Amino acid sequence: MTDLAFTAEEMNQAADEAAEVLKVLSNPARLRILCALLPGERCVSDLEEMLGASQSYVSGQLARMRSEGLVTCDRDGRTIHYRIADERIAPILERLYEVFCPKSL
Amino acid sequence: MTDLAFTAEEMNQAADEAAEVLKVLSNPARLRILCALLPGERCVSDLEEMLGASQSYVSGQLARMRSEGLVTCDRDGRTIHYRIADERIAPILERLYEVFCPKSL
DNA sequence: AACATATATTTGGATATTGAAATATTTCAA
DNA sequence: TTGAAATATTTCAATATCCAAATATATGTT
Repeated sequence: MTDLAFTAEEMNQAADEAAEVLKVLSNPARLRILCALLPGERCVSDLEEMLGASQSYVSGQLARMRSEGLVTCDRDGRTIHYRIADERIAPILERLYEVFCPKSL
Repeated sequence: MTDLAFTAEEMNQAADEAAEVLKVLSNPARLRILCALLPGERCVSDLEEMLGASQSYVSGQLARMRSEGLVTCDRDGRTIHYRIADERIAPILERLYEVFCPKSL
C-alpha cells in the first residue's frame, strides 16, 4: 500500500517534469504540430503545409521533440510518418482546447 | 448565431495565445508559485519559503507574471498578497496535477 | 548511374531567459 | 526620524531559444 500524499521532494520533481513538457508546448509551431498529430499520424510535408513553415524548420522541431521522446516516427518509403509517443500530451492538449478554443468543442 | 468552427486564422491565434501562457508555466519556479496560489492568496515571504528561493528571485517572477496579467496583488500593511488573476490558469493546472501528480488526487 | 523527392542536420546571428547579487522602495514601529 | 521588515527593481554574465539558410542524407525512379 503506497502513500497517497506527495512529499515536497516529489512535488518538486513533478514540477520539473511538467515544466520540461510545457517548454516544448510553449512554442506555437511545436504546439500546432502536436495538435495536428492529435488525431493521428502525419508526414513531414503535410505538417509543413499546415504550418506554412519551411521544411528544415519543421523537421528541426520534430527532431527536438523526437529527442525528448514526445513523438516517434516510421519511415514508409521516402516519407516519414510522425505520431505522438508520450501519453501525457493528449490530455494536456485536450484541456488547452477547452481553455483556448471553447467555441470549437 | 455565431459559427461553431474555428478558422485556420483563429486556430493560429489560439495557438499563439496558448503558447504565451505555457511559456510562463514552463519554468519550475513559476509553476510552483502558481500551484501554491491555486488554493488562495499567499504573501511573498510565504512563497519564498515554499520555494526555497531568494526574495528577489521570487519577487521578480511575480513581477513578470503580474505584467502578463496572470496574477494580481493587494497590499496589506507591508506584506503583499498575490493571487491568480487569469481564469485560464486553474483549469490548466488541474490537468497538470492529473497528469503529473496522479497519486495525489 | 543519375536524378528527383522527402527528410535531416549544421551553422550562425539575433534575441530571450535564467538566476544571482546588489540596491531601492515602502511601510510600520519605536 | 531612525531602524527594521517586506517587497521591488536593476544589473549582469551565462546560457538557451529562435529561425533562416545552406548543406547533407536516404529513398525511389528512370
